[in-house]
Amino acid sequence: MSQAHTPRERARARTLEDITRIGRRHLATEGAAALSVRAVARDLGVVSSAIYRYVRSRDDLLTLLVVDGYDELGDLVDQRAGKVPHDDHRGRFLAIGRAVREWALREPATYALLFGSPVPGYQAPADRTTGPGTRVIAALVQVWEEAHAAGAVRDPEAPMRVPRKLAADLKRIRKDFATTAPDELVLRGVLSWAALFGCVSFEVFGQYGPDTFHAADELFERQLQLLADTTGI
Amino acid sequence: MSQAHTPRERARARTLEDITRIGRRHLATEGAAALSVRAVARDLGVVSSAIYRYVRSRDDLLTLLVVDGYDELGDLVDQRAGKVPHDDHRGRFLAIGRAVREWALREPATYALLFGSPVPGYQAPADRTTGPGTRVIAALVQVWEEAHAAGAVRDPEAPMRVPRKLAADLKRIRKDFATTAPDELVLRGVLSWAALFGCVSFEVFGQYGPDTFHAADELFERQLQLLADTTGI
DNA sequence: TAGAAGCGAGAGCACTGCTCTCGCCATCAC
DNA sequence: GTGATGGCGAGAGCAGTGCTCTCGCTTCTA
Repeated sequence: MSQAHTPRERARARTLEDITRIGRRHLATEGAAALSVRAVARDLGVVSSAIYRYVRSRDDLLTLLVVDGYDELGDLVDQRAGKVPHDDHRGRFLAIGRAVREWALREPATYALLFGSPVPGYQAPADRTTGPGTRVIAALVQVWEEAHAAGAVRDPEAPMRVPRKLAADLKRIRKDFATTAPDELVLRGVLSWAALFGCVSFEVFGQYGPDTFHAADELFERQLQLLADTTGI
Repeated sequence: MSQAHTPRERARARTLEDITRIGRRHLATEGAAALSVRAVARDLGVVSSAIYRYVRSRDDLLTLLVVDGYDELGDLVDQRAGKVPHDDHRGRFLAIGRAVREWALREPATYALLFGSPVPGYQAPADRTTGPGTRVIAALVQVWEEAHAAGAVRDPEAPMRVPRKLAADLKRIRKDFATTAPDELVLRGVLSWAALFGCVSFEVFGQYGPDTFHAADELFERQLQLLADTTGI
């Protein structure tokens, strides 16, 4: 981001921050589909058309909140993973998983915006969201990579047959993330990744039902352990 | 449902079916948040206020679609699971998982309505949705139960410590689903369940990114196999 | 200091969910 | 058969939405 120089530019940046903050608050109380430009304008003490000086459209406002959310989640994940020594691979994986769940429970509406059903008619612009959006998987890949490099990944009992087409995908992934992990580990990692968010989504979205798990913390902890086992770290 | 007797009641039932059908079509093309009572009315060739003779509110219309979706998914899952012999536990699990994915890819909007972010302000009425909404997990529980009864579940290497509070949850689940599976198996089953939907959601909601997996079928097949391994069947 | 550019206000358009009233007509009790 | 009941669709109307346009005011820039 280019620093603000003139007072006008600084005022503009401040207003944009205010809009993001108010938008996040509305997201939390009303939900994504009920997010209204007019309501944000009211809270900002301004008429609705004025918002369009800062935000091209309602979708553009959503993108602002999406990027903001990805960054917040990414920051927390990096911070928590950073507290665990690099050679404690399993501990780092657990820390990342717990960070994701903690943030999701704290910001359920933003979590829903990022990982729930896509908002209809809204297409997140790749150039602004893919960067922040890949921070969690990047952190996970780093853990597997380091575990693999350290020879700390348990070998599978029966190695998996990987068809050619899928192998090509995995090769591309290895290149994009600059990792050397073998096919089997990448596949187990991808499963852990999707499963982690599956568990968190089930809890945040209430799929377990209202009266099924009262010991949600303990449940999640066991799920994380099982996923670490599945990955082999 | 009580059968329709008078012509008037039959006409009413027909109109309700039409509304559901048109609603599902709009859901598919526009998405849940864009589902509009007025648009459904237009397609039905009727003025908007007339819809309210059949549906109490927009949320009530959503409930109609939710129940319809759960039933369709449940029917497909039951049908596919029914084709696999009862003693092929792993095969039944795979069939259920494939059925969920197949339906989700065919009806992404309805899948998003059921398993994506909750529609803001909309609370699904428990008395109408919990029944149809538990058919998939019920089918899965049956597989584990039969596998356990047949002694076909692989024992875990290191048994899990289950804290008292979580054990109470598991006890209640055992009672609700009339199963005798031990704590460890129930926990692994719940993980498989959440992970299965995590994988499907990642694919349907595009979380993998637009250019990551071209061999999505093969990827999902490996994920299912890994989940079956994790469950121990 | 004059022109350019940013900004907020207000009106307005087309849309939404939902309510209310008003007639029409099938159904039902007698 | 006839009169009362009640379901039904049409239409008007209210409050809200996203978004566009124009009009002045202010601030920055050359």
